[in-house]
Amino acid sequence: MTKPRTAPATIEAFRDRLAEVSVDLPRRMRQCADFIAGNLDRIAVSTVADIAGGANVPPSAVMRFCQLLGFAGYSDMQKLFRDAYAPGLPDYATRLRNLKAGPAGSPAAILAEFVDAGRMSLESLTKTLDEAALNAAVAVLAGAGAVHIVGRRRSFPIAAYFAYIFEKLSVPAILHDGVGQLDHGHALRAGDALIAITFAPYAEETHSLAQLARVRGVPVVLLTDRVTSPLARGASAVLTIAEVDFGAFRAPTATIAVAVALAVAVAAARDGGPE
Amino acid sequence: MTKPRTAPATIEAFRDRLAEVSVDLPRRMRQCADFIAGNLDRIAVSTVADIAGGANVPPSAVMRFCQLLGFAGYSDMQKLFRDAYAPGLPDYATRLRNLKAGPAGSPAAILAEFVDAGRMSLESLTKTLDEAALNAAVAVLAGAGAVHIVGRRRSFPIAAYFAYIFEKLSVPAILHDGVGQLDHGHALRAGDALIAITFAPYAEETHSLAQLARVRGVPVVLLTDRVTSPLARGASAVLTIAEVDFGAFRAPTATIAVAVALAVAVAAARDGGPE
DNA sequence: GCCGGAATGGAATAAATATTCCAAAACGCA
DNA sequence: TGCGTTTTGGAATATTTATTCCATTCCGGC
Repeated sequence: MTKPRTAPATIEAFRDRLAEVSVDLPRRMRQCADFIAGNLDRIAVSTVADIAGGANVPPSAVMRFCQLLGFAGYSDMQKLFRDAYAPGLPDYATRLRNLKAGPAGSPAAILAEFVDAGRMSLESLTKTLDEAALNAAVAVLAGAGAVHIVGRRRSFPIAAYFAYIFEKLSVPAILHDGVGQLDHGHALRAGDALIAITFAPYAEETHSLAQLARVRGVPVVLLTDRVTSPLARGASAVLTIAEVDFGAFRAPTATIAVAVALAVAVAAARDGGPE
Repeated sequence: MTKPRTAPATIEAFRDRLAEVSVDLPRRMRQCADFIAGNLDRIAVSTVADIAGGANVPPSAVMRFCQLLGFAGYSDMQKLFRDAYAPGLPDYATRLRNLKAGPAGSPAAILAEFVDAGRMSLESLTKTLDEAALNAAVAVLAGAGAVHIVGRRRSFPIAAYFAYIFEKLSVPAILHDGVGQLDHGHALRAGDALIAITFAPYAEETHSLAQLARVRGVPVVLLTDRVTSPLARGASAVLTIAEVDFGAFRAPTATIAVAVALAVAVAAARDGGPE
């Protein structure tokens, strides 16, 4: 295991070495690898203590890790990043402008647009989301037996994400994914609740399941784009989420944030004190 | 001339102060001013000796100059530039620690945290994403017959989202969702490409499909959280996406942005001129 | 050319930071 | 469970880097 490696000479080589070395590492070394991998840009301006703090390891672990990568020590590694330090990236706004200014239609320029759209969506979310509706939604879901989730097409990834987090948080959840055209409508039972996610153009299946829920007295929490959504009437809580689009595309950035926050709040409420 | 000035708090203010102070200076101080003005960007990664060397003055002259600008010393001045480059990190860590210590907050507070984490993820994305890897990914996918997509658990929503956008954009795409434990491994054919999405803890099914792809000579584009990911070796393009987490939770905000940008760029490249 | 105050260089010191080392803990294995 | 090996944390040390201080030089006015 003792490889008298020579140190990477470029950032690219550094990334490669990091990947290569990371296949099998003890706990602390892995923490170092993970943190460093995610914070390459900060190495040039950080001290050993900064890195160690970020990775939650003692400084000596960071030193060991540097040596494991082939450097003489931290300073040696930092030198690589300081030399390569080209702050064409002063602050976020400028960086973004530079990216967008690149060759029109280049992947990086497109990405910059979506990043920007996402950031705007998140910003407007905190301003526009109805806090009372959010609280109501949490209350409904915290008091429910099982949580049902429905969302199709564009909303399906969100529905799937809900299902994943609820599962992680040990909240009983059923994803109505429509596999095999099986409806599972009868799985909706008194005492349960339904999260319906639908964005224009509104999927029919979501609509019909929500109606079924209403008939059965199962409360519906709705995530949608407009208050005028066809499902809004009769829902126990309506969370309207406006996503900023880029061209014809609208990434569900803000919706994801609402989903995870809602799920975590619900799980906390259920643990804390079930109403 | 002795002005008990307060130090500039922003880079902008620093520039102003520099100009203001420069109207009338002794020889050595002028040298410092000139060199620093022309090398603002290197201050964050330079030592006093570096600056002094560059300006052809002794270190003590640089110290004096820093104080003349209103800073306590060189370190104080450097801090301004380092903070401007790597904003936010310590503050965020502190906030998180506070939250973990305290009781679960209100739903709106939780949402605010996730919104914040999402914004930070997006910002860091513009800094850390490897543009060359992004271009490589687009090239691989644009040249492919069909695009296969695999992602499980936490990555499944992303995979589903990819499938949705590709469908919208008329790019032939197959989502390997594992329904009924059917593998569809044989659907991977020469000339196709695979998008594998995997985040720690890495799902086994994703791993095995990626390996199968490699065996068949099908190029793999990997979206993952760390270069240390087990699949990184052997992939044609690795896009590492560091998501800022909040508590134990990590919303795929930045990943969504990469997904939509990648899909749009691929669709554009296929329309424009298929290789 | 002499005087006083500002400016300067460099040596001395202080502070921060990196690095090593070793005893203790954790781990894998028989 | 006991034994050898690896990993770990932290205290001790080395090194680098910032900062101060003061003797010397420079410069303008008399």
